[in-house]
Amino acid sequence: MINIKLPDGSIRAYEQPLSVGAVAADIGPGLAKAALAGKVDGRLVDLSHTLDRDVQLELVTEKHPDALDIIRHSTAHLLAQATQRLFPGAQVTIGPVVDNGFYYDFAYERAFTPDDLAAIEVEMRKLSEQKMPLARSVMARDEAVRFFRDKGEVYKAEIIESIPANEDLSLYAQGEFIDLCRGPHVPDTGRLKAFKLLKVAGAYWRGDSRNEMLQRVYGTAWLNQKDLDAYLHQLEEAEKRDHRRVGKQLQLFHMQDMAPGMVFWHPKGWQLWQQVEQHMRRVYKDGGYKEVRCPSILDVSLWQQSGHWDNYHENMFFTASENREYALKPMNCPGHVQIFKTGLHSYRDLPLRFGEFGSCHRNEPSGALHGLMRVRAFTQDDGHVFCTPEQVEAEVVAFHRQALQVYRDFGFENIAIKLALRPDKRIGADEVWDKAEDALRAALRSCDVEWEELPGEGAFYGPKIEYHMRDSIGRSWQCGTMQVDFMMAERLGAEYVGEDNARHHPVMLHRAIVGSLERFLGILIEHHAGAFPAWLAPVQAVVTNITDAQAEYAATAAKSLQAQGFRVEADLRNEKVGYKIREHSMQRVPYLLVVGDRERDSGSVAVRSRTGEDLGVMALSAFADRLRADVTELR
RNA sequence: GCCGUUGUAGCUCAGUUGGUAGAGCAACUGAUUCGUAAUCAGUAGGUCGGAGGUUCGACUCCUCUCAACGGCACCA
Repeated sequence: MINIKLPDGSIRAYEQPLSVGAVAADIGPGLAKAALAGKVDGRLVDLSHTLDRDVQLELVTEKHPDALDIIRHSTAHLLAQATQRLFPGAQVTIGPVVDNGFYYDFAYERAFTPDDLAAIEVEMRKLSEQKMPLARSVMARDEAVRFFRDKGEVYKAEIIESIPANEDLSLYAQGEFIDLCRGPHVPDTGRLKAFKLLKVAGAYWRGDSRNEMLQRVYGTAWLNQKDLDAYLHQLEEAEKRDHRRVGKQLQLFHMQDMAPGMVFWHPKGWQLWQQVEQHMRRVYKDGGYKEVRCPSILDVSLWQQSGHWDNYHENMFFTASENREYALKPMNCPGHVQIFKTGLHSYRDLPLRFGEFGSCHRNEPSGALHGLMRVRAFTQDDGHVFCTPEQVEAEVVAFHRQALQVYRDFGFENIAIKLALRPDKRIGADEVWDKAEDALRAALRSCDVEWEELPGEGAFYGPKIEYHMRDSIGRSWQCGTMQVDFMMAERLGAEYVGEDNARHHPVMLHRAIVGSLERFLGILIEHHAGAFPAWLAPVQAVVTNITDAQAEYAATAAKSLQAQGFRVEADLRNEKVGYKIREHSMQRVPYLLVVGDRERDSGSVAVRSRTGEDLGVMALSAFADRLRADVTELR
């Protein structure tokens, strides 16, 4: 007797072992039709999975949270099958589920073209219509290696070889196509209907740039056409927020051939920058940092001493003059250490905190450049705390609180926190790393936040906390960081005198909240889609007249607001008011102040928001109060 | 850096089998003085990313190169 416990608490008893699908059919024909897979004692299985003992069973239908992943994974198999039908000789490798979809990597003699993708998608639809059942089978590892090698699938054989020898492997077959896979999968290809192939790109075999490059096909798959359409629409909408597009439309910045990865900030973009910088200057002050400024080029010997030359000279810019070689600084820390080293410090002076809007240059690989998100010349809200080991945790906690507050100030609530641990290429003893990593964990614990740990991702001199934000199309970028460094002070000879009257090397904390201002502005532009809150907006209001009869009044009104410290412009052009409204609305100016004869005669303005909302006619001073309230909300 | 795609006027784009380039918007000039998302007319604007080559002739074909875009790798 087998007892199957269902999520509603009911128990069904069966005389004989039976499949998950059979249980579904026993419960009802509707469920049998809707079921995609099962979850037995929390483990996902196929409908064909046999139940031969007492278990808890969930049936995975479209409503189940795991349904989408199963569909996406099965769609990846469908993609592989279609590809091998159209392109004999294409070898399969891996095909995992990713956010919103899946990909599959193929080894083929040439690159796939967009036309190829379209053809593959057509083939996938044909295969879907054939409703081919997916059959699971089990094979011993060595047998599986032989099986795939005989088929000419050398990549698959290599993957299987790296699996322990004593394990049995599951294979999934649909028609002539068979692939190694943990599963589970949908019962037949007819369940895969709402999918689309999106792009083809190169990807290294096993993610290693020393290996050959494979063809990666990305696709998306959903439960139904409606969800697919909604997702595609969302992608289109997201593209409209792209900071490169918005930056051009709002005349914030541009980049050009002669300086790849470097930004020309236009007046409005620079105004935005200034707002961010001034906010961060207050943050330095509130956090007890003294702002400093260091040279942009420093003798190479300093970088050799710091270890940066050894690790990064290929990505540094150099310049020589009068038989002396310099490097453009790729980081600010050695500079801050030079300031620390002037004079003798007591433990009583610590923690000592320096902050700098540090302009850095890094010769990033050409393929890494990406709008404002990844540039070669950037400016960080960089800071270094020189402290004792005992002070580390408190400093990290204080920083963390301040960082989250800053993100809230700029309108960000969802920040992903990661802890990057020791990399293979590193300096310093393991005990030192243990201490540093534990200090960061302890600080995060006391801040009561969740974080993800990334082994091997730390800096060569220490582990770090990373604060990540997403761009409009879901790419994640690191903005803030807090790094513990027990090494640099010693390398560069920074010391303080301790309570014991002996010399010690301070711990250095490297920290940034917005990180690269360029990147942060990119994220900020996308987050607000160019419609910045009034305190950030390059132009906060435009006063526009209707005819020349109000030109003088409009100019005076604008001047009065400017005199009160607001960023206000007058638009006195001889254009229809509708034309001007359209233009400034598209420029995302928060407020439009229209003045006609009525407003002129009463000393008022007709206020319209950039969204088109009519905020009514008010006295000029009343509008000033309103704007002032908007702008000072933060402080 | 690697794989692929793209590069035509300030912007968005068109340009057919190779016969020295076009539209809309923006700009400029003139008219219009108008009440909440585009007033009308006219003018001007490009060595087709750059360098070579093939050809009587190249935006179009070939080679090299630069940059951007999509990924991968990298990201102190």
